[in-house]
Amino acid sequence: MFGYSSQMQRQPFENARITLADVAREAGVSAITVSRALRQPDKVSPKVRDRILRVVSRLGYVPDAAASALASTRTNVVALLVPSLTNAVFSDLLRGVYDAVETTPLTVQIGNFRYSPSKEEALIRTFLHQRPAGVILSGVDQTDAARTMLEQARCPVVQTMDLSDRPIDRIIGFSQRDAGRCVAEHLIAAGYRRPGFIGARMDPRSHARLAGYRDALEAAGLLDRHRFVNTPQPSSVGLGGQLFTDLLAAAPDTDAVFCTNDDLAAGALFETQRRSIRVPDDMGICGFNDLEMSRHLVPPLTTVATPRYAIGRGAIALVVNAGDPQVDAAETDVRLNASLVPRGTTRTL
Amino acid sequence: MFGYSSQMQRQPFENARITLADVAREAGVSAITVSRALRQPDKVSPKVRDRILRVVSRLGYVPDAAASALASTRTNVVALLVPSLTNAVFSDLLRGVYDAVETTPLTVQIGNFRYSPSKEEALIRTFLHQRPAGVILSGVDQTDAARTMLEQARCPVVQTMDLSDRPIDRIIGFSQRDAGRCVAEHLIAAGYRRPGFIGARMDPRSHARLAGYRDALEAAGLLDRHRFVNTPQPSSVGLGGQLFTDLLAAAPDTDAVFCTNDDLAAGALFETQRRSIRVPDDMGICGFNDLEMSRHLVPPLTTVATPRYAIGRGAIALVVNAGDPQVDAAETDVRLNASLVPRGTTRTL
DNA sequence: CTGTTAGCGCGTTCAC
DNA sequence: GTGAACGCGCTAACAG
Repeated sequence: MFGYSSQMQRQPFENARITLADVAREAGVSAITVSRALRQPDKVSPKVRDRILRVVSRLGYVPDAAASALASTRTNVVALLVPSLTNAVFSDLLRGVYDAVETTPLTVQIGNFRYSPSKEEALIRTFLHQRPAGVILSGVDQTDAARTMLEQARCPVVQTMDLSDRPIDRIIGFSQRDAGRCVAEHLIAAGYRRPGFIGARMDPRSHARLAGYRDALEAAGLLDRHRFVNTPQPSSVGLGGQLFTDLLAAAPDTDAVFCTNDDLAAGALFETQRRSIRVPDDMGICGFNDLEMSRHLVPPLTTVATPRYAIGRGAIALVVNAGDPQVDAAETDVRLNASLVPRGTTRTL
Repeated sequence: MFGYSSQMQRQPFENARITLADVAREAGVSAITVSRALRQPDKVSPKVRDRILRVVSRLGYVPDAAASALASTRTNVVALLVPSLTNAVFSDLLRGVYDAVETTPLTVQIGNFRYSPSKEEALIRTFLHQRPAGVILSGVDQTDAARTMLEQARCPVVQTMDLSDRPIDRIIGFSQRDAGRCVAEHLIAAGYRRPGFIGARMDPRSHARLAGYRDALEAAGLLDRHRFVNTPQPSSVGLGGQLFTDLLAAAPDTDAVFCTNDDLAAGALFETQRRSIRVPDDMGICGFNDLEMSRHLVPPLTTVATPRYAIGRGAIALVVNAGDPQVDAAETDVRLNASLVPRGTTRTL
């Protein structure tokens, strides 16, 4: 089922693949010198290097990744593990990763573990067997078995999107907990006194945000467990409307809601329009992530801007500079900030 | 910069990598028999096969992709070329591709060509050199040089998202042109007489939709070149509001607008809210793609539902069954449908 | 700075 | 149905 019969194959792409040996012969050097000229140019004399590079481009030589991987026991593949491909958060992370990778010889392979820690573990095992150049993880909550494998990996491992007291190796993110706390403080400062929460398919980071949010409410004496609604269903705009409806059914006097992401918040906002609930006067809404759409909603959505794209870029930087002795001493624990952006769905202070 | 000094490496992941030879020894057969038991199970006697599989799982043997690729001159990598990672259209395609790939030994590598045909060509060249198991393209408008390379590729090549008279190899998509025509007909039937258009960073598929839309307007005698606005900037919700504003500035009596995607349409809709323009009575709005959010807008957005996810899945199916002689005769030119979904932003017929 | 030797782990080819 | 020999294209380790 997965092999190709020779009949189906069309013309060969090249009559004869051009190899290192071909380049070496043309340039009058040995194969290894060509290899070096390409990978460690400064270890080859400028004169020879130039000659080689000229031949390389004349012949259109392209190194064979498989052969290189086999010989060096190292690939140029970075494994990127994400819990979802739907979530806009991860498409921004992805974009950062791909943009950063363009200036490197690295290649990315995505694994989607669908919010399942055991599936994440399985993917890690598979990827690690291919001797990746690096592994980039979403979050800091891998299984113990996964941690053990990653700690023994012969490559940089980068956790992202949150902070951790005991990172596996390198890490870049922001405090999800502080972000949640920040939202509560904003709502309280804006005068809301009966704030609630809606969440969908909560991952560990959503839980961290929720914990921070609850903490701050509790400290202010405003915690009411009836105002917290969530569901295992995947997040969506439609679901936001539904959960908001559920919240109002459970606690009708709720006067503000923190939505664990902007999709839910948009759905909640649309629901207030349908019900003619006045935002921000009678209901405050705060989202999370600051998606592009959010600032254009009517009214524009108060939310928390998160550095997803920067995290993607930074994660690749952490993979790349892991090999650089000069940068190695540098920061491998990068702390970024998420910042609350007050807009029209919450009262101005 | 991209090598790793041995100092930085932590403990080895395995003390000794388990190879085919290890399994073979334990099972009392030769390496090639193990190889066959894994790849062509029916060519090995059930008894031996069972024994081998047991040893494989006991030892935790995982085949080395690089060695396999080198020996067979074939990888299990499918190259997926997309013009954007931001656009929700491609994240759905992606999701379909990744979901379908899970039941196969294939692996996906994404190339983002950022709407640049020459960059697409370069990526194709690079990928083809790695002997992929297949190539999946977005659209049908590759450069001539790219076509030539692809025609000579030793692997299935799948074009997607549109139809073509002369596909390179296999193709799965829907008629962008018909979809555009359909929108015009809907607006006309709904009684709009001064319909316009807004578009952003138009790719060949947007142009095809636009062409169909124009054709139908022209046939109805409703074509007015002043009502067509577009920009090379990347599409976004914010831009939708801006382009809609531009359109009204250029042709204030416009009474309906086809937006080349739902992001623009949402932005246009939000702008009508800010301006208190009555939708759908005084202004009809039609989007394209039917994103999840669209049906939840207020009012819900009339749009065209496109089978992006199905295309992703189908593209992988076309790669996979390229090797299957039984299915080979089957359809390699899959035509799906896009269908207009009338909702609250256009008048009911 | 450059070359020689050896082998990475597997699949192809052909023999049995 | 099973195996032996060979080589895929490249790089590590050493020698010079």
